[in-house]
Amino acid sequence: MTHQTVGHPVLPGLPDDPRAHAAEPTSSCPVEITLAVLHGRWTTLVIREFLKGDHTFTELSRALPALSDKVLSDRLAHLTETGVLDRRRRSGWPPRVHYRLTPQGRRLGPVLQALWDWGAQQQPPPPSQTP
Amino acid sequence: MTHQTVGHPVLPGLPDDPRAHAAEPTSSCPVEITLAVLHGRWTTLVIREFLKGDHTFTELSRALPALSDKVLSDRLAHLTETGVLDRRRRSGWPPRVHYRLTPQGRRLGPVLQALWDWGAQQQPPPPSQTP
DNA sequence: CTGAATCCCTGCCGATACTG
DNA sequence: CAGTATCGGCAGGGATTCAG
Repeated sequence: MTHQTVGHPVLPGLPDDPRAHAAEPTSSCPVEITLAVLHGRWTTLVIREFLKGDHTFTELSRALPALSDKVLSDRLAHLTETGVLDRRRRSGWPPRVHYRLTPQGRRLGPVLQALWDWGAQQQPPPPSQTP
Repeated sequence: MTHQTVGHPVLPGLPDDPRAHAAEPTSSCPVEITLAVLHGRWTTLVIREFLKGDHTFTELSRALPALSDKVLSDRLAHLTETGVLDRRRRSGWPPRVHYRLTPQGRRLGPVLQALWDWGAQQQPPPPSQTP
C-alpha cells in the first residue's frame, strides 16, 4: 500500500496523542521527560551501578572514583526527585544513607538497553581480551 | 538461585563487554554514543520529522517554526556526521538539499519509542480532546 | 535556498573548602 | 558519613548578519 515494508510503527507514541506532534521542545513530551532524567554527565553510569544493586553514598563514590562528591550529590538528588531512586536514612552513627532504584527506576533497564543496542551497532565491540 | 525474579537482564550489554563496566564516561560506551547522537535541544524532534519522511531544509524549518536556522543547520550537520541522515544535493536552481534517514537512522525509531514509553508512564497522557 | 560567522548569555561540570 | 557553598571555565543555544 505504501513505501513502508516493516511491521512496526515508525513514530513513537499513539497517533492521536498530541504530544507526538509537538512543534517545539516541551517538558510534557514523554521523550523529553526521559531524556531529562538521563540528562547530565555520569547519570547513566550511576543508574547502571544501581541496576546491580543498592548503594550508599560512599559505595558509589568508590565504584566511580573519578566522580566528584558534588556531582554525585547532584545526581543522587536529581534521580531521587525524578522518582528513579528511593532515599532511606538509617538512624545511628555514623549516619548512612541507602539508595535504591524505585520500580520506575528499574524500568530504565530496557531504556538503557535500547540505547546500548543502537550504539553498539554503530561501533562494534573491541576484540575480547580473554586472559 | 538469586534475588532476581524477572526474566530479562537488568544490565545493558554483554556481561563480558568491557564497555559495560567503564568507571567513567567514555565516548566508546554504546550508551554514550547514542546519547551523543540524540544530544542537544530539538534533536529528537528533528529525528521525529524524518521518521515521517524525507525533507528539505525549508520543509523542516516550516515543520518546526520555532527552530532557528542556525540550530537547524547545526542539527542537520551533526546528524549527517553521525550517520543518521543522508544529505543529497539536487542540481539546478534554486538549490535544494534533500535529507533522509539512513538505515542506521531508521533504527532510532525503537530507541525513541523506548524513551517515549518510559516517559509516558511517568506522566499519563492528557485527556484526548476529540472535536 | 541553504547554510556559515559572529556575539552574547546561560547553565553545566569540576575543584576546593566547609558543616550536621 | 553525606552532603552544601562557592567559584571559574567552557560549551550549548539563540539572534543577527552575511555568503555560495
